[in-house]
Amino acid sequence: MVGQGARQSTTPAAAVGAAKDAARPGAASAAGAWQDFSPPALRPALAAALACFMENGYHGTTIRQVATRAGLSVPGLYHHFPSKQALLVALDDEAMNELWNRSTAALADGPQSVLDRFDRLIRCLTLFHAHRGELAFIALSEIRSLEGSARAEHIAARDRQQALLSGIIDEGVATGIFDAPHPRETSRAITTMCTGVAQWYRIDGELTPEELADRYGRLCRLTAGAAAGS
Amino acid sequence: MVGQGARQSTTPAAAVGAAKDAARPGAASAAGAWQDFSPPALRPALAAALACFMENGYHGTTIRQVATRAGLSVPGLYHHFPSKQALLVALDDEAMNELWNRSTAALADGPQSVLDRFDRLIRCLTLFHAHRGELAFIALSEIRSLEGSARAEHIAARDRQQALLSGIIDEGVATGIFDAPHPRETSRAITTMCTGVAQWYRIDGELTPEELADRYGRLCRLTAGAAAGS
DNA sequence: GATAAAACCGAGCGAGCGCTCGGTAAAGTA
DNA sequence: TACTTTACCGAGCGCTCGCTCGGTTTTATC
Repeated sequence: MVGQGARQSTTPAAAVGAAKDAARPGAASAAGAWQDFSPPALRPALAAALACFMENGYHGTTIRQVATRAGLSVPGLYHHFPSKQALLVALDDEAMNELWNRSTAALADGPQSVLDRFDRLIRCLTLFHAHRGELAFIALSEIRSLEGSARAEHIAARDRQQALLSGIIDEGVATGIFDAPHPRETSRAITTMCTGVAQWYRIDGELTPEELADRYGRLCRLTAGAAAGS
Repeated sequence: MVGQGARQSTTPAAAVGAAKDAARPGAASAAGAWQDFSPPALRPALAAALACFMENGYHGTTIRQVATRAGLSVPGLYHHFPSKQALLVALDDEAMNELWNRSTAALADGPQSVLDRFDRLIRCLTLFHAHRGELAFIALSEIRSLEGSARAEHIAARDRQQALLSGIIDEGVATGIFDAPHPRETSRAITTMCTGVAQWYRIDGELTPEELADRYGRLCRLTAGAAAGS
């Protein structure tokens, strides 16, 4: 008995993006928009490539498979993308940019205490990897298939993303909110936990992304050594 | 600044396999042998394949690259392994079997309280993924490159392995040692943390595997909601 | 309807793929 | 020494790969 009907939010973060305080002056995008996930809306050729890469990996996928899946001939596919590598790079950019945009929006959207920002970032990471699992999985697992400067750019984007979390954890340790004698490993462990969601979570499984985010929010607080009563 | 000289063990598990009774040749399995990691000792062709797969993935590696790396011609390589797929399967078996053997040995070797077994299993997982990172990484990331029954066998081995940890967590929740309202997610998160070590840990980095295992032991206890004073 | 751009495709090129054929060289055994 | 087994390789087969050539069809605009 796991998927009980009653949906309850066990962390304060779950209430943060509720629609009540929608009108905030100066915000470019609507409050809480970082946790709205409409269907992916990838261009058809990219969607086909993503599905193929998920099944067989980048090197295990042929350009003919992608074309067939997209309902195109091989030259028809090449009308939209100049190479197989370009498909992978476009998917990778899509993943890294969407995660970054949502993460920075989540951090800006609401109370600014360390714990509030931590909760929102964890929620953002978990929701993203649940809703955009395939995109995130390819971006993570096909790094070594990126050629030339694309690989360095991916790693830079990943480090920038990782710095968001480790910065917050360092802050929390400094202010005594977190008890983490080794912040680097703590940060790495939490990141791994959240990105790992993309490896096993199924959107049609027992948990909704929001339920999962609640549970992971609690787990990550524990892992970070958050003060018990907060 | 980070790799301080003083090596301290922060969990009881760290003391279990102290070096005194390390090498007992001839014994079926000496106490603590599950945490002794001598150099991998893969057959040359397998070692070459592992290095190639790490760099370019299974589908991105050619049989000629493996042969060259092994110091063999292509037919020379095929004298030892009948196909490219057989190389991957052999590496996968090596990884899954070694982890299973070490894990069951760790569980049997020492005090049998839930927390003792939890600590030893976490230590075993962390040490394995630190010392055998490449092997573990390939076994994890090339599942979809396994053909035919090999994939099903890998998944069965993985589930069996995963059950070791989730069984202990269920026990701990039942006896009140762990505070985990959602044991399935807790177990999954901890597994992900430990296997994730293979993705970033470098043996020549700042931390020794033993230091890392100490830190991860503490983190995993926190994540599992282990009672504070234990 | 005329024109131009965008979208698309049948056929196929050169290269590299996994793998094998038919052998030789070295090592073990009597 | 004769024989067998193990370890190995030069050459190359058949095939599929990523990609492109030289077109036709569809759509947008006037």
